[in-house]
Amino acid sequence: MFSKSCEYGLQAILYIALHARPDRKVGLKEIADNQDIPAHFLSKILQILVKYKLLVSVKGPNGGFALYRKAEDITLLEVVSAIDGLDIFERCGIGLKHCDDAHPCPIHNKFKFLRESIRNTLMKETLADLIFAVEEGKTYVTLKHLISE
Amino acid sequence: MFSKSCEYGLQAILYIALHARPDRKVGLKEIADNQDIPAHFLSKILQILVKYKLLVSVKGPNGGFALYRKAEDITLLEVVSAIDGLDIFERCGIGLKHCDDAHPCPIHNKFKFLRESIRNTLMKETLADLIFAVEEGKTYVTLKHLISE
DNA sequence: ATACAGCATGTTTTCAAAATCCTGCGAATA
DNA sequence: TATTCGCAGGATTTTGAAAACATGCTGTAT
Repeated sequence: MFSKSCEYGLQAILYIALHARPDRKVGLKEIADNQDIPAHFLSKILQILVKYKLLVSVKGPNGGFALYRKAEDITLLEVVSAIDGLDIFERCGIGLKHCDDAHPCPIHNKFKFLRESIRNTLMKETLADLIFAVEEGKTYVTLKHLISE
Repeated sequence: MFSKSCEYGLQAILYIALHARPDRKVGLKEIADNQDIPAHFLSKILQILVKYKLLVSVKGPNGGFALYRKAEDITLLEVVSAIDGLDIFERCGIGLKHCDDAHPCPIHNKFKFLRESIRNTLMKETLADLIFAVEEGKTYVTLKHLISE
């Protein structure tokens, strides 16, 4: 569905949304360790999210990353489109170069509907919605629950 | 969504369903030329579809490929799962290794629904359904319409 | 039987995503 | 103001899908 970069980016921004506080940025290494993501690779992904103004970064001691906006105001679609672009929502299902509404491929309409469903889901989900369920213990973003078992 | 191999495989089996007759197999090169697919690469993909008994192949003069079963009895899901496997329908949306119903990631349930939607669509669509619309001129699998314009 | 058309199959090469390596730069603290 | 922490960002290596190459094998027709 998404590239590995995008998956890492989603994990990371969720981790940041969960653990950053106004007085506490979240360090790259902390995210990489907890989410089992190659640190240098994650660095580049977070740079993208900073450039797209989804994250802020602070250098120096006690530096790190935090959300640029409130968690309520960041949707998954913004994160995905920043990293993977909008191509996944436009690409023909069987890879035809000239497939569009005027010259649809055999699965064009069905896939258009499915892609729109995905897009709508990503657009509706904010980081705030998601971390709320994590804080309630209903969902998980880290592997910590595996250690305690 | 799908790998390039899978996209090529879908294009090819649709082409075969459209052009093969009981007395006429469809040659590899014909498919490759009309769909603009690298011939040697397509060869390997069609081998997979033969192995999975979705196609039959005949060697020698006037040889080529034809559907193993009637077009009514082949679904897109069979083609996709033969080439790409079922991983796309099972993989966690944010790439967590240990995401399941018991320990769901924040988007697990939403994505499960979306993946099931895709799976159901692919399961419901048979080759016969799709080539019918092509023969009616409502949809397209080749690039021929581009030449005549 | 022999030639040849056309699929089968193993190997190599290309290319982009993923991962790693290394150096630079800015902010905080002593 | 010197040091160090931690992000920025360029360059390189690795990996696997995609593509290209080369050869073998089988069935048909002459």
